[in-house]
Amino acid sequence: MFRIDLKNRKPIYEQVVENFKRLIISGDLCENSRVPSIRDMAKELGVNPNTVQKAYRELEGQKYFYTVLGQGSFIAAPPEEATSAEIALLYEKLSAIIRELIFRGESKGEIQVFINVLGSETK
Amino acid sequence: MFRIDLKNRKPIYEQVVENFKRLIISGDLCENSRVPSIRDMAKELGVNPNTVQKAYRELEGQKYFYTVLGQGSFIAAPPEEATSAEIALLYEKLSAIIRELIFRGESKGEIQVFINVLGSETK
Amino acid sequence: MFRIDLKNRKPIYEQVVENFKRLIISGDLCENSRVPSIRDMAKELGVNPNTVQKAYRELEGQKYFYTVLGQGSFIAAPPEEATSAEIALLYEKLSAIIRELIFRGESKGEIQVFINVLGSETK
Amino acid sequence: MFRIDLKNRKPIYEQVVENFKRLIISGDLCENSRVPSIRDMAKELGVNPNTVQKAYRELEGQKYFYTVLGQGSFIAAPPEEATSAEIALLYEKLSAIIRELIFRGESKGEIQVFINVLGSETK
DNA sequence: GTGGTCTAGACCACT
DNA sequence: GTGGTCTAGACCACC
Repeated sequence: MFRIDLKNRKPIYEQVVENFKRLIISGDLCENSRVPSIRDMAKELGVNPNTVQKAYRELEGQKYFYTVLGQGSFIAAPPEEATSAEIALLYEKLSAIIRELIFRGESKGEIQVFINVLGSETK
Repeated sequence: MFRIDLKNRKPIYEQVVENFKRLIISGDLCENSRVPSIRDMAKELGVNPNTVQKAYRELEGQKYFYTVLGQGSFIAAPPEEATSAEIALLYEKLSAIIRELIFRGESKGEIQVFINVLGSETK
Repeated sequence: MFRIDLKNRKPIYEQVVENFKRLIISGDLCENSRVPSIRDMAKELGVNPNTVQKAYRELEGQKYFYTVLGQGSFIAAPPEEATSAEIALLYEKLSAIIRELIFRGESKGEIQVFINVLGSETK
Repeated sequence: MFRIDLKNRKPIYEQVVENFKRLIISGDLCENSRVPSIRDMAKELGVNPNTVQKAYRELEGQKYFYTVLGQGSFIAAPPEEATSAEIALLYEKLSAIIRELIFRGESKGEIQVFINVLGSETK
Protein backbone atom coordinates (compact mmCIF):
# COMPACT_ATOMS: atom_id res chain seq x y z
CA MET A 1 0.00 0.00 0.00
CA PHE A 2 2.12 2.83 -1.31
CA ARG A 3 0.45 6.21 -1.64
CA ILE A 4 2.24 8.80 -3.77
CA ASP A 5 0.48 11.99 -4.78
CA LEU A 6 2.42 13.89 -7.40
CA LYS A 7 0.10 16.88 -7.15
CA ASN A 8 0.86 17.29 -3.47
CA ARG A 9 3.27 20.05 -2.51
CA LYS A 10 5.14 17.65 -0.26
CA PRO A 11 8.31 16.49 -2.03
CA ILE A 12 7.98 13.05 -3.53
CA TYR A 13 11.03 11.72 -1.72
CA GLU A 14 9.46 12.72 1.60
CA GLN A 15 6.29 10.93 0.65
CA VAL A 16 8.32 7.82 -0.09
CA VAL A 17 10.05 8.14 3.28
CA GLU A 18 6.74 8.47 5.10
CA ASN A 19 5.23 5.53 3.30
CA PHE A 20 8.14 3.32 4.35
CA LYS A 21 7.97 4.58 7.92
CA ARG A 22 4.28 3.81 8.04
CA LEU A 23 4.72 0.30 6.68
CA ILE A 24 7.62 -0.44 9.00
CA ILE A 25 5.87 0.83 12.09
CA SER A 26 2.66 -1.01 11.24
CA GLY A 27 4.65 -4.21 10.90
CA ASP A 28 3.88 -4.76 7.22
CA LEU A 29 7.60 -4.65 6.55
CA CYS A 30 9.59 -6.96 8.79
CA GLU A 31 13.01 -6.48 10.28
CA ASN A 32 15.84 -7.57 8.01
CA SER A 33 13.58 -8.02 5.01
CA ARG A 34 14.93 -6.62 1.78
CA VAL A 35 13.36 -3.56 0.17
CA PRO A 36 13.08 -3.21 -3.60
CA SER A 37 16.10 -1.83 -5.40
CA ILE A 38 16.13 1.85 -6.19
CA ARG A 39 15.56 1.19 -9.88
CA ASP A 40 12.65 -1.17 -9.33
CA MET A 41 11.05 1.18 -6.86
CA ALA A 42 11.42 4.10 -9.23
CA LYS A 43 9.93 2.12 -12.09
CA GLU A 44 6.99 0.98 -10.01
CA LEU A 45 6.22 4.46 -8.67
CA GLY A 46 6.88 6.14 -12.00
CA VAL A 47 9.33 8.60 -10.53
CA ASN A 48 12.97 9.43 -11.09
CA PRO A 49 15.51 7.00 -9.55
CA ASN A 50 17.31 9.96 -8.01
CA THR A 51 14.16 10.69 -6.04
CA VAL A 52 14.02 7.16 -4.65
CA GLN A 53 17.71 7.27 -3.88
CA LYS A 54 17.22 10.40 -1.86
CA ALA A 55 14.40 8.75 0.09
CA TYR A 56 16.48 5.64 0.82
CA ARG A 57 19.39 7.75 1.98
CA GLU A 58 17.06 9.63 4.29
CA LEU A 59 15.64 6.40 5.70
CA GLU A 60 19.13 5.11 6.27
CA GLY A 61 20.05 8.32 8.06
CA GLN A 62 17.02 7.94 10.31
CA LYS A 63 17.97 4.30 11.03
CA TYR A 64 14.92 2.78 9.38
CA PHE A 65 17.07 1.14 6.70
CA TYR A 66 20.53 -0.31 6.64
CA THR A 67 22.44 -1.00 3.48
CA VAL A 68 24.71 -3.90 2.61
CA LEU A 69 26.98 -2.99 -0.24
CA GLY A 70 26.21 -5.01 -3.29
CA GLN A 71 23.13 -6.59 -1.78
CA GLY A 72 20.71 -3.74 -1.35
CA SER A 73 18.83 -2.09 1.49
CA PHE A 74 17.08 -3.79 4.40
CA ILE A 75 14.65 -2.91 7.15
CA ALA A 76 16.52 -2.08 10.34
CA ALA A 77 15.65 -3.17 13.85
CA PRO A 78 13.75 -0.63 15.95
CA PRO A 79 16.18 1.68 17.72
CA GLU A 80 17.21 0.57 21.20
CA GLU A 81 17.21 4.06 22.57
CA ALA A 82 16.25 7.15 20.68
CA THR A 83 18.08 10.36 21.26
CA SER A 84 16.11 12.56 23.59
CA ALA A 85 16.47 15.42 21.11
CA GLU A 86 14.49 13.52 18.52
CA ILE A 87 11.80 12.62 21.00
CA ALA A 88 11.60 16.19 22.23
CA LEU A 89 11.19 17.48 18.67
CA LEU A 90 8.38 15.03 18.03
CA TYR A 91 6.60 16.08 21.21
CA GLU A 92 7.03 19.68 20.15
CA LYS A 93 5.27 18.95 16.86
CA LEU A 94 2.66 16.91 18.66
CA SER A 95 1.74 19.72 21.00
CA ALA A 96 1.43 22.19 18.11
CA ILE A 97 -1.02 19.92 16.33
CA ILE A 98 -3.01 19.18 19.46
CA ARG A 99 -3.31 22.88 20.21
CA GLU A 100 -4.52 23.57 16.71
CA LEU A 101 -7.04 20.73 16.85
CA ILE A 102 -8.44 22.09 20.10
CA PHE A 103 -8.54 25.57 18.58
CA ARG A 104 -10.49 24.13 15.68
CA GLY A 105 -13.10 22.81 18.06
CA GLU A 106 -11.98 19.24 18.75
CA SER A 107 -12.02 18.09 22.38
CA LYS A 108 -9.27 16.35 24.32
CA GLY A 109 -11.59 13.36 24.63
CA GLU A 110 -12.03 13.03 20.87
CA ILE A 111 -8.28 13.20 20.37
CA GLN A 112 -7.61 10.60 23.06
CA VAL A 113 -10.10 8.24 21.47
CA PHE A 114 -8.49 8.78 18.08
CA ILE A 115 -5.09 7.87 19.49
CA ASN A 116 -6.45 4.77 21.19
CA VAL A 117 -7.93 3.55 17.94
CA LEU A 118 -4.64 4.27 16.20
CA GLY A 119 -2.81 2.32 18.87
CA SER A 120 -4.88 -0.79 18.46
CA GLU A 121 -4.21 -0.77 14.73
CA THR A 122 -0.50 -0.45 15.04
CA LYS A 123 -0.22 -2.78 18.00
CA MET B 1 7.78 35.64 22.59
CA PHE B 2 8.71 35.52 18.96
CA ARG B 3 11.19 32.90 17.88
CA ILE B 4 12.70 33.31 14.42
CA ASP B 5 15.72 31.31 13.34
CA LEU B 6 17.15 32.73 10.13
CA LYS B 7 19.49 29.76 9.76
CA ASN B 8 16.66 27.28 9.94
CA ARG B 9 15.72 25.48 6.77
CA LYS B 10 12.10 26.34 7.33
CA PRO B 11 11.15 29.49 5.39
CA ILE B 12 11.09 32.63 7.48
CA TYR B 13 7.54 33.48 6.49
CA GLU B 14 6.37 30.08 7.71
CA GLN B 15 8.11 30.62 11.01
CA VAL B 16 6.32 33.91 11.36
CA VAL B 17 3.02 32.22 10.56
CA GLU B 18 3.60 29.53 13.15
CA ASN B 19 4.61 32.00 15.82
CA PHE B 20 1.42 33.95 15.32
CA LYS B 21 -0.69 30.79 15.29
CA ARG B 22 0.91 29.72 18.53
CA LEU B 23 0.30 33.06 20.21
CA ILE B 24 -3.28 33.26 18.98
CA ILE B 25 -4.14 29.72 20.03
CA SER B 26 -2.55 30.17 23.43
CA GLY B 27 -4.62 33.28 23.95
CA ASP B 28 -1.68 35.67 24.19
CA LEU B 29 -3.09 37.62 21.27
CA CYS B 30 -6.72 38.61 21.66
CA GLU B 31 -9.45 38.89 19.09
CA ASN B 32 -9.53 42.20 17.23
CA SER B 33 -6.23 43.36 18.64
CA ARG B 34 -3.93 44.96 16.12
CA VAL B 35 -0.72 43.27 15.09
CA PRO B 36 2.43 45.26 14.24
CA SER B 37 2.47 46.77 10.78
CA ILE B 38 4.33 44.86 8.10
CA ARG B 39 7.10 47.42 8.10
CA ASP B 40 7.51 47.46 11.88
CA MET B 41 7.48 43.68 12.08
CA ALA B 42 10.06 43.45 9.33
CA LYS B 43 12.27 45.95 11.09
CA GLU B 44 11.96 44.15 14.40
CA LEU B 45 12.70 40.74 12.93
CA GLY B 46 15.43 42.06 10.68
CA VAL B 47 13.86 40.67 7.53
CA ASN B 48 12.43 42.11 4.37
CA PRO B 49 8.90 43.59 4.48
CA ASN B 50 7.87 41.37 1.59
CA THR B 51 8.63 38.34 3.71
CA VAL B 52 6.40 39.57 6.50
CA GLN B 53 3.71 40.47 4.02
CA LYS B 54 3.74 36.93 2.72
CA ALA B 55 3.30 35.62 6.26
CA TYR B 56 0.45 38.02 6.99
CA ARG B 57 -1.25 37.13 3.75
CA GLU B 58 -1.00 33.46 4.64
CA LEU B 59 -2.47 34.11 8.08
CA GLU B 60 -5.28 36.04 6.47
CA GLY B 61 -5.95 33.18 4.08
CA GLN B 62 -6.14 30.80 7.02
CA LYS B 63 -8.55 33.16 8.80
CA TYR B 64 -6.22 34.01 11.68
CA PHE B 65 -5.92 37.64 10.57
CA TYR B 66 -8.15 40.11 8.86
CA THR B 67 -6.97 43.32 7.23
CA VAL B 68 -8.51 46.77 7.20
CA LEU B 69 -7.14 48.75 4.29
CA GLY B 70 -5.11 51.68 5.43
CA GLN B 71 -5.29 50.66 9.07
CA GLY B 72 -3.41 47.42 9.42
CA SER B 73 -4.01 43.78 10.28
CA PHE B 74 -5.95 42.39 13.22
CA ILE B 75 -6.50 39.10 15.00
CA ALA B 76 -9.63 37.41 13.66
CA ALA B 77 -12.31 35.69 15.69
CA PRO B 78 -11.88 31.94 16.09
CA PRO B 79 -13.56 30.04 13.25
CA GLU B 80 -17.19 29.16 13.89
CA GLU B 81 -17.02 25.94 11.99
CA ALA B 82 -13.82 24.46 10.67
CA THR B 83 -13.94 22.65 7.37
CA SER B 84 -13.75 18.93 7.86
CA ALA B 85 -10.91 18.82 5.35
CA GLU B 86 -8.72 20.89 7.66
CA ILE B 87 -9.54 18.70 10.64
CA ALA B 88 -8.85 15.56 8.63
CA LEU B 89 -5.47 16.90 7.56
CA LEU B 90 -4.55 17.66 11.14
CA TYR B 91 -5.53 14.15 12.25
CA GLU B 92 -3.46 12.76 9.42
CA LYS B 93 -0.41 14.63 10.69
CA LEU B 94 -1.24 13.61 14.24
CA SER B 95 -1.30 9.94 13.40
CA ALA B 96 2.05 10.14 11.60
CA ILE B 97 3.68 11.69 14.63
CA ILE B 98 2.09 9.27 17.07
CA ARG B 99 3.28 6.34 14.98
CA GLU B 100 6.80 7.70 14.93
CA LEU B 101 6.77 8.35 18.67
CA ILE B 102 5.68 4.77 19.33
CA PHE B 103 8.39 3.49 17.01
CA ARG B 104 10.91 5.53 18.94
CA GLY B 105 9.94 3.71 22.10
CA GLU B 106 7.27 5.93 23.63
CA SER B 107 4.14 4.22 24.89
CA LYS B 108 0.53 5.16 24.27
CA GLY B 109 0.23 5.84 27.96
CA GLU B 110 3.07 8.34 28.00
CA ILE B 111 1.56 10.15 25.02
CA GLN B 112 -1.88 10.29 26.58
CA VAL B 113 -0.42 11.73 29.76
CA PHE B 114 1.47 14.32 27.73
CA ILE B 115 -1.73 15.39 26.01
CA ASN B 116 -3.60 15.61 29.30
CA VAL B 117 -0.96 17.92 30.71
CA LEU B 118 -1.11 20.01 27.53
CA GLY B 119 -4.85 20.22 27.82
CA SER B 120 -4.79 21.59 31.32
CA GLU B 121 -2.36 24.28 30.22
CA THR B 122 -4.43 25.50 27.35
CA LYS B 123 -7.70 25.19 29.21
CA MET C 1 -29.92 50.03 4.67
CA PHE C 2 -26.24 50.83 4.37
CA ARG C 3 -23.83 47.90 4.49
CA ILE C 4 -20.18 48.72 5.09
CA ASP C 5 -17.72 45.95 5.91
CA LEU C 6 -14.41 47.36 7.06
CA LYS C 7 -12.81 43.91 7.01
CA ASN C 8 -13.59 43.49 3.33
CA ARG C 9 -10.72 44.02 0.92
CA LYS C 10 -12.92 46.22 -1.23
CA PRO C 11 -12.07 49.89 -0.55
CA ILE C 12 -14.55 51.56 1.74
CA TYR C 13 -15.25 54.37 -0.70
CA GLU C 14 -16.23 51.80 -3.33
CA GLN C 15 -18.56 50.16 -0.87
CA VAL C 16 -20.18 53.52 -0.23
CA VAL C 17 -20.54 54.07 -3.97
CA GLU C 18 -22.17 50.68 -4.45
CA ASN C 19 -24.55 51.19 -1.56
CA PHE C 20 -25.74 54.44 -3.07
CA LYS C 21 -26.07 52.91 -6.51
CA ARG C 22 -28.11 50.08 -5.06
CA LEU C 23 -30.45 52.41 -3.17
CA ILE C 24 -30.88 54.72 -6.15
CA ILE C 25 -31.61 51.92 -8.58
CA SER C 26 -34.03 50.24 -6.19
CA GLY C 27 -35.88 53.51 -5.86
CA ASP C 28 -35.25 53.95 -2.13
CA LEU C 29 -33.56 57.22 -2.91
CA CYS C 30 -35.63 59.50 -5.12
CA GLU C 31 -34.54 61.86 -7.82
CA ASN C 32 -33.55 65.29 -6.57
CA SER C 33 -33.62 64.26 -2.92
CA ARG C 34 -30.72 65.48 -0.85
CA VAL C 35 -28.09 63.07 0.43
CA PRO C 36 -26.44 63.53 3.84
CA SER C 37 -23.49 65.87 4.02
CA ILE C 38 -20.06 64.36 3.82
CA ARG C 39 -19.43 65.00 7.49
CA ASP C 40 -22.71 63.49 8.67
CA MET C 41 -22.25 60.48 6.46
CA ALA C 42 -18.71 59.97 7.74
CA LYS C 43 -19.86 60.24 11.33
CA GLU C 44 -22.71 57.80 10.82
CA LEU C 45 -20.53 55.23 9.06
CA GLY C 46 -17.61 55.74 11.39
CA VAL C 47 -15.18 56.36 8.58
CA ASN C 48 -12.92 59.18 7.54
CA PRO C 49 -14.62 62.16 5.81
CA ASN C 50 -12.03 61.94 3.04
CA THR C 51 -13.32 58.48 2.28
CA VAL C 52 -16.89 59.71 1.93
CA GLN C 53 -15.73 62.63 -0.16
CA LYS C 54 -14.02 60.28 -2.56
CA ALA C 55 -17.19 58.22 -2.86
CA TYR C 56 -19.36 61.28 -3.51
CA ARG C 57 -16.94 62.52 -6.16
CA GLU C 58 -17.08 59.12 -7.82
CA LEU C 59 -20.88 59.11 -7.78
CA GLU C 60 -20.92 62.56 -9.27
CA GLY C 61 -18.54 61.44 -12.00
CA GLN C 62 -20.81 58.52 -12.81
CA LYS C 63 -23.83 60.86 -12.93
CA TYR C 64 -25.62 59.36 -9.94
CA PHE C 65 -25.21 62.57 -7.95
CA TYR C 66 -25.17 66.21 -8.83
CA THR C 67 -23.86 68.89 -6.52
CA VAL C 68 -25.16 72.37 -5.88
CA LEU C 69 -22.48 74.53 -4.39
CA GLY C 70 -23.29 75.51 -0.87
CA GLN C 71 -26.37 73.29 -0.72
CA GLY C 72 -25.00 69.78 -0.87
CA SER C 73 -25.36 66.76 -3.13
CA PHE C 74 -28.54 65.41 -4.68
CA ILE C 75 -29.70 62.29 -6.46
CA ALA C 76 -29.54 62.79 -10.22
CA ALA C 77 -32.11 61.75 -12.78
CA PRO C 78 -31.44 58.45 -14.58
CA PRO C 79 -29.26 59.03 -17.64
CA GLU C 80 -31.15 59.62 -20.88
CA GLU C 81 -28.69 57.68 -22.93
CA ALA C 82 -25.69 55.86 -21.62
CA THR C 83 -22.50 55.79 -23.63
CA SER C 84 -22.23 52.55 -25.52
CA ALA C 85 -18.73 52.08 -24.12
CA GLU C 86 -20.10 51.87 -20.58
CA ILE C 87 -22.78 49.42 -21.61
CA ALA C 88 -20.27 47.30 -23.48
CA LEU C 89 -17.99 47.15 -20.46
CA LEU C 90 -20.86 46.05 -18.26
CA TYR C 91 -21.82 43.31 -20.71
CA GLU C 92 -18.21 42.23 -20.76
CA LYS C 93 -18.22 41.83 -16.99
CA LEU C 94 -21.61 40.16 -17.14
CA SER C 95 -20.44 37.51 -19.57
CA ALA C 96 -17.35 36.76 -17.45
CA ILE C 97 -19.51 36.14 -14.40
CA ILE C 98 -22.06 34.07 -16.28
CA ARG C 99 -19.28 31.90 -17.71
CA GLU C 100 -17.83 31.35 -14.28
CA LEU C 101 -21.22 30.51 -12.80
CA ILE C 102 -21.81 27.93 -15.52
CA PHE C 103 -18.32 26.54 -14.93
CA ARG C 104 -19.18 26.22 -11.25
CA GLY C 105 -22.16 24.07 -12.12
CA GLU C 106 -25.02 26.56 -12.31
CA SER C 107 -27.38 26.23 -15.27
CA LYS C 108 -28.57 28.94 -17.61
CA GLY C 109 -32.07 28.30 -16.33
CA GLU C 110 -31.12 28.94 -12.73
CA ILE C 111 -29.42 32.17 -13.71
CA GLN C 112 -32.38 33.36 -15.76
CA VAL C 113 -34.70 32.68 -12.86
CA PHE C 114 -32.39 34.58 -10.54
CA ILE C 115 -32.45 37.59 -12.84
CA ASN C 116 -36.22 37.49 -13.14
CA VAL C 117 -36.58 37.53 -9.38
CA LEU C 118 -34.13 40.41 -9.22
CA GLY C 119 -36.12 42.26 -11.78
CA SER C 120 -39.38 42.00 -9.88
CA GLU C 121 -37.70 43.38 -6.78
CA THR C 122 -36.20 46.36 -8.47
CA LYS C 123 -39.22 47.04 -10.63
CA MET D 1 -5.30 34.65 -26.91
CA PHE D 2 -3.67 36.36 -23.97
CA ARG D 3 -4.60 39.96 -23.34
CA ILE D 4 -2.40 41.88 -20.92
CA ASP D 5 -2.58 45.62 -20.62
CA LEU D 6 0.35 46.95 -18.62
CA LYS D 7 -1.18 50.41 -18.47
CA ASN D 8 -4.40 49.13 -16.97
CA ARG D 9 -5.06 49.92 -13.33
CA LYS D 10 -5.88 46.30 -12.69
CA PRO D 11 -2.80 44.48 -11.34
CA ILE D 12 -0.95 42.46 -13.92
CA TYR D 13 -1.14 39.28 -11.92
CA GLU D 14 -4.92 39.58 -11.76
CA GLN D 15 -5.08 40.04 -15.49
CA VAL D 16 -3.05 36.87 -15.91
CA VAL D 17 -5.41 35.06 -13.55
CA GLU D 18 -8.46 36.21 -15.46
CA ASN D 19 -6.98 35.29 -18.80
CA PHE D 20 -6.30 31.77 -17.62
CA LYS D 21 -9.75 31.46 -16.06
CA ARG D 22 -11.30 32.58 -19.31
CA LEU D 23 -9.31 30.10 -21.37
CA ILE D 24 -10.00 27.25 -18.97
CA ILE D 25 -13.71 27.93 -18.75
CA SER D 26 -14.03 28.27 -22.50
CA GLY D 27 -12.34 24.92 -22.90
CA ASP D 28 -9.33 26.23 -24.79
CA LEU D 29 -7.08 24.80 -22.10
CA CYS D 30 -7.70 21.17 -21.32
CA GLU D 31 -7.51 19.30 -18.06
CA ASN D 32 -4.02 18.12 -17.13
CA SER D 33 -2.35 20.03 -19.92
CA ARG D 34 0.79 21.83 -18.91
CA VAL D 35 0.92 25.60 -18.80
CA PRO D 36 4.08 27.53 -19.69
CA SER D 37 6.70 27.68 -16.97
CA ILE D 38 6.75 30.78 -14.83
CA ARG D 39 9.96 31.94 -16.47
CA ASP D 40 8.70 31.37 -20.02
CA MET D 41 5.41 33.07 -19.31
CA ALA D 42 7.20 36.03 -17.76
CA LYS D 43 9.46 36.32 -20.75
CA GLU D 44 6.57 36.13 -23.19
CA LEU D 45 4.50 38.72 -21.35
CA GLY D 46 7.48 40.94 -20.67
CA VAL D 47 6.89 41.00 -16.93
CA ASN D 48 8.79 39.85 -13.88
CA PRO D 49 8.71 36.14 -13.02
CA ASN D 50 7.53 36.99 -9.51
CA THR D 51 4.43 38.56 -10.99
CA VAL D 52 3.62 35.42 -12.94
CA GLN D 53 4.34 33.29 -9.89
CA LYS D 54 1.82 35.29 -7.91
CA ALA D 55 -0.78 34.70 -10.60
CA TYR D 56 -0.05 30.98 -10.77
CA ARG D 57 -0.22 30.69 -6.99
CA GLU D 58 -3.57 32.43 -7.02
CA LEU D 59 -4.85 30.07 -9.70
CA GLU D 60 -3.64 27.15 -7.65
CA GLY D 61 -5.41 28.48 -4.58
CA GLN D 62 -8.61 28.76 -6.60
CA LYS D 63 -8.16 25.18 -7.84
CA TYR D 64 -7.67 26.08 -11.48
CA PHE D 65 -4.06 24.89 -11.46
CA TYR D 66 -2.13 22.24 -9.67
CA THR D 67 1.64 22.10 -9.41
CA VAL D 68 4.03 19.20 -9.60
CA LEU D 69 7.32 20.13 -8.00
CA GLY D 70 10.13 20.17 -10.48
CA GLN D 71 7.80 19.65 -13.42
CA GLY D 72 5.61 22.68 -13.67
CA SER D 73 1.97 23.69 -13.37
CA PHE D 74 -1.02 22.01 -14.93
CA ILE D 75 -4.70 22.67 -15.56
CA ALA D 76 -6.77 21.11 -12.78
CA ALA D 77 -9.98 19.17 -13.19
CA PRO D 78 -13.17 21.21 -12.85
CA PRO D 79 -14.34 21.36 -9.24
CA GLU D 80 -16.65 18.52 -8.22
CA GLU D 81 -18.64 20.66 -5.85
CA ALA D 82 -18.24 24.37 -5.57
CA THR D 83 -18.56 25.92 -2.16
CA SER D 84 -21.85 27.71 -1.80
CA ALA D 85 -19.95 30.77 -0.59
CA GLU D 86 -18.26 31.13 -3.96
CA ILE D 87 -21.53 30.77 -5.81
CA ALA D 88 -23.21 33.29 -3.53
CA LEU D 89 -20.42 35.79 -4.14
CA LEU D 90 -20.79 35.40 -7.89
CA TYR D 91 -24.54 35.94 -7.68
CA GLU D 92 -23.89 39.02 -5.57
CA LYS D 93 -21.65 40.44 -8.30
CA LEU D 94 -24.17 39.39 -10.93
CA SER D 95 -27.01 41.27 -9.28
CA ALA D 96 -24.91 44.44 -8.96
CA ILE D 97 -24.14 44.40 -12.66
CA ILE D 98 -27.70 43.62 -13.68
CA ARG D 99 -28.98 46.48 -11.55
CA GLU D 100 -26.53 48.86 -13.15
CA LEU D 101 -27.39 47.68 -16.64
CA ILE D 102 -31.08 48.26 -15.96
CA PHE D 103 -30.30 51.69 -14.59
CA ARG D 104 -28.35 52.43 -17.74
CA GLY D 105 -31.45 51.75 -19.77
CA GLU D 106 -31.12 48.09 -20.70
CA SER D 107 -34.18 45.92 -20.27
CA LYS D 108 -34.47 42.55 -18.59
CA GLY D 109 -35.41 41.13 -21.97
CA GLU D 110 -32.24 42.37 -23.64
CA ILE D 111 -30.14 40.93 -20.85
CA GLN D 112 -31.86 37.56 -20.99
CA VAL D 113 -31.29 37.39 -24.73
CA PHE D 114 -27.63 38.25 -24.23
CA ILE D 115 -27.25 35.42 -21.74
CA ASN D 116 -28.97 32.97 -24.04
CA VAL D 117 -26.59 33.79 -26.85
CA LEU D 118 -23.66 33.42 -24.45
CA GLY D 119 -24.96 30.05 -23.38
CA SER D 120 -25.07 28.64 -26.88
CA GLU D 121 -21.48 29.74 -27.44
CA THR D 122 -20.09 28.06 -24.37
CA LYS D 123 -22.13 24.95 -24.79
C1' DG E 1 14.87 22.11 -16.04
C1' DT E 2 11.05 23.32 -12.50
C1' DG E 3 8.99 26.28 -8.67
C1' DG E 4 10.05 28.58 -3.96
C1' DT E 5 12.22 31.96 -0.97
C1' DC E 6 14.33 36.23 -0.02
C1' DT E 7 16.27 40.88 -0.60
C1' DA E 8 16.38 45.81 -1.90
C1' DG E 9 14.03 49.27 -3.33
C1' DA E 10 10.42 51.88 -6.11
C1' DC E 11 5.72 53.31 -6.72
C1' DC E 12 0.71 53.33 -5.88
C1' DA E 13 -3.90 53.23 -3.43
C1' DC E 14 -6.49 53.76 0.72
C1' DT E 15 -7.50 55.97 5.27
C1' DG F 1 0.51 56.16 8.25
C1' DT F 2 -1.30 51.48 6.24
C1' DG F 3 -1.03 47.42 2.86
C1' DG F 4 -0.46 46.14 -2.31
C1' DT F 5 2.09 45.73 -6.60
C1' DC F 6 6.10 45.28 -9.29
C1' DT F 7 10.98 44.89 -10.61
C1' DA F 8 15.73 42.95 -10.67
C1' DG F 9 18.37 39.66 -9.31
C1' DA F 10 20.32 36.07 -6.02
C1' DC F 11 20.09 31.52 -4.04
C1' DC F 12 17.96 27.06 -2.92
C1' DA F 13 15.29 22.57 -3.23
C1' DC F 14 13.27 19.22 -6.10
C1' DC F 15 13.09 16.23 -10.15
